[in-house]
Amino acid sequence: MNEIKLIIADDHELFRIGLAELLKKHDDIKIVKSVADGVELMDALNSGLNADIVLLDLTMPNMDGFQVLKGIKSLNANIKPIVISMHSVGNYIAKCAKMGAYGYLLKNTDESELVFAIRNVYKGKKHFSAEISEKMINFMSTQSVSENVLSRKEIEVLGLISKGLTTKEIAAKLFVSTRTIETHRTSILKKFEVKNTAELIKKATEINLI
Amino acid sequence: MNEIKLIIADDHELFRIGLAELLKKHDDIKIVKSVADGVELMDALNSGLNADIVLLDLTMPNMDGFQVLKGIKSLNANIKPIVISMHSVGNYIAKCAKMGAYGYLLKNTDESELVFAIRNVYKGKKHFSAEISEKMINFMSTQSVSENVLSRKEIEVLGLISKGLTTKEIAAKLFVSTRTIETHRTSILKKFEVKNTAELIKKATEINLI
DNA sequence: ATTTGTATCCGTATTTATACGGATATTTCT
DNA sequence: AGAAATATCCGTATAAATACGGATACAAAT
Repeated sequence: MNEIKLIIADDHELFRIGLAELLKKHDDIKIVKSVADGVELMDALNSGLNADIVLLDLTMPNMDGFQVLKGIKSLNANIKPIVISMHSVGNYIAKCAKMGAYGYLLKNTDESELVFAIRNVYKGKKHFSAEISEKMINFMSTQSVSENVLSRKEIEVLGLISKGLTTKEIAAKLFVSTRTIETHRTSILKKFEVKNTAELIKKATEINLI
Repeated sequence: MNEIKLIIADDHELFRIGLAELLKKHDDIKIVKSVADGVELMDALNSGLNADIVLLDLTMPNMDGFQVLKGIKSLNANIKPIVISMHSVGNYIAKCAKMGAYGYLLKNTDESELVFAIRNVYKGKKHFSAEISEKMINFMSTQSVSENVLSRKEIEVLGLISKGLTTKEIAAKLFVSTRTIETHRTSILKKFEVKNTAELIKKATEINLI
């Protein structure tokens, strides 16, 4: 049997080491690299490191999971990313799938599912855990993927809102009218499917957007 | 040498298993139990399970880390909790220390520090990692811990605010006048030293109060 | 070259939130 | 029993946010 060459990318050292120890028990899986952020990962890949699968955390410093997915895709290197995240949020899952992820697991998956997923993805199958699939289906049925991805400006505005700036203050800071900011606010609320600032900030922090 | 009996409490299975695998290598540490939430942990302890140390995640479903700390203290069982968290927020760390935690580590600590911390805490010492200590000192110097502790009612109101309920809705739900809720809001904002809902929710989620 | 996404702006009306500055009952603790 | 914390309520005013329903200009992508 061929060995599955695997890279772990996660900024939590304990998780990374733990995962490595856990996977050691499985003879068909070999960890060829373990990195703490996306830049490190891309560096390694650009230096010619080869692997079959990357276990990829979405929230890392410097270069997050999405950027990594994009980077990996552009390499054309036949490396299959499996996203491992804390959160199951519809538009993130969909975005990952769209960006070339072969799997999406939560950090509360159990060992057997993780190993199962790795082996399946290695064979070219995709693996999204039950909870994730359900979320994704719910999400797909109500929203089109592109619809609720925030634009750069909206993300910027959201950041300022979360810092406690009012619409007026944000408008002044960005040299645009308050109307514009209001429109952004409305649009953000709609995309997040929430009805006010409180809910918005909560949801945004939940998915680590702030 | 005596074996250090240890319990792991974390809702992320992969992290739990990984941690277990990692600690297996150290002969002086023995994992006697591994649980996914606070209720499970307290059940085990109440059924007579004995341990020296609990590695405790702060954010768990059903019963969070704070409640667990309180519960453990009331047992009088000489079990020393070490908090392992994703976040380093002053308020939070201080609260843990006050509530009887013997240590506070971030999930990005490395293996050697984890083991070092476990052994030290076992000997009765306290272990707060460098980053944590720094945060705590900063916090202590600017804030008195007790001054900005929310009352139960305020916590309840805060929870409802974070769910997106308006003042009016909260008032209706709790059978009090909107004035009362407004007063609570004002008081909460003051205690958090923030000026509006957006900032409030952000800060509150940062310290996992919601 | 046409579609798609992004950023910009406008008006009107209603609802919420925040800022003042009090006061009184009820628990809870000492 | 008395102090302290907690929860409750009131009035007035301004500031801010949300809900409608549009429109134009430009850049990027296919």
